[in-house]
Amino acid sequence: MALDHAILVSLLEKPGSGYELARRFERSIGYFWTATHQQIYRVLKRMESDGWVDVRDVPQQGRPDKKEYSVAGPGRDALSAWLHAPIEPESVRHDLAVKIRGAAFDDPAALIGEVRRHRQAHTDRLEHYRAGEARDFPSSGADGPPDAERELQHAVLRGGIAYERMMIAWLDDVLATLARFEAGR
Amino acid sequence: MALDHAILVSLLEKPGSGYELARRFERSIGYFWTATHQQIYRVLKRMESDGWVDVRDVPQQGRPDKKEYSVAGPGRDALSAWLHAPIEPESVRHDLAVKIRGAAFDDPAALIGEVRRHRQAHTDRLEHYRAGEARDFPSSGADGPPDAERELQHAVLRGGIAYERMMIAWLDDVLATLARFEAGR
DNA sequence: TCTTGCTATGCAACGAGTTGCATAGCAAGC
DNA sequence: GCTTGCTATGCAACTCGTTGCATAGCAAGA
Repeated sequence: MALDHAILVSLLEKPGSGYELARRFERSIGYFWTATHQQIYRVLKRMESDGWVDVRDVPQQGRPDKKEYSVAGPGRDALSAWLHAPIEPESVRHDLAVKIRGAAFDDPAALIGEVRRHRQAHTDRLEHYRAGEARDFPSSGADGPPDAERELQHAVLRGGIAYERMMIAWLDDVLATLARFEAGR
Repeated sequence: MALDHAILVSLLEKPGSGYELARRFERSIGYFWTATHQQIYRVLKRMESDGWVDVRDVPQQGRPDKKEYSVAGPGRDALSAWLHAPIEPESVRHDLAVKIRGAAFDDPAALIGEVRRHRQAHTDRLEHYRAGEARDFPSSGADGPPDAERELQHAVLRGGIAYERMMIAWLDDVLATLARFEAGR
């Protein structure tokens, strides 16, 4: 049930509407957590009725009004409790790995295109992350007091970058393995 | 709905009962896909009624009888169709990343223990993978004709190893970032 | 005016995944 | 005889996540 907590963190970083949260989940938060607008609206409604968040109607010009959510006391407490409780290392689910093992019983060569597509997607994401890093974290050295929020956001982004690099290298490894079959025939 | 396909792949590698599949999902398959015995039994029942798998009652000595499942023609066709269809790069969900960003609004220092725990879990997994690699893939050089099933299993395992190594390095990075806050106070 | 497109919120239905519980065979040890 | 523990299968209830659809405000351009 960490979607609740992901939303609370995002609202602490900056209050916003369900729609805006959905945008963020396509961008920065989405690097490590995905959610559709449906999920977000549902959770926001539940958290509102539980008193975890406050709502404020915000009239806008040139576009429909929105409801801006911000974290209330009980929501902060709930988040704090979760932050202090241990969680289990996440379970991984890689469709592509299933495909790779399955390809042995079908047509390994047919996998090459698919792996290349995934490699491209990860390359794109890596570039996207690196552009974001250059934009949002330009100074790598010591300049002023350490800002926890900023430093930790950067650390998470570095994790995303490391993940994409690892994936690209691994997919190259897979492609090399597949090429060996081609050569061996 | 890739659990279906993960089960089909596992049954192609070796027929077995729901219980045995659940064991495998705690081991090799579980490196990249998790499932409880409940899910597995439910899916097996559905696939049986759809004619994707065949069942065989196997009496055993010293333990309860089991139902051994193996892949039937339609199941193989369904798997093949899935293997040839493109899939989207998987969406990631990292609870720990949510915690790290959330810690900025709570107590960053309280995160250290949790990050260390996760680091340990990944170290353990890495060792487990490497032991499995040494056991199941002892020969790295060319010895005989390339065996697709074996080579692709090895490639997936190398992916798991690369993932754990990346995670350990990243968690060290996070710990170093947290240590800077401590030093900065 | 009409369509397209983005912002903004939401319902309903379904499918996937989790948790708690229940049953049963058999072995081993107290 | 009783408990503990592993093998083996399964139901029921619930929560989480996905998909399709619906509504509505407003801007811009054909």
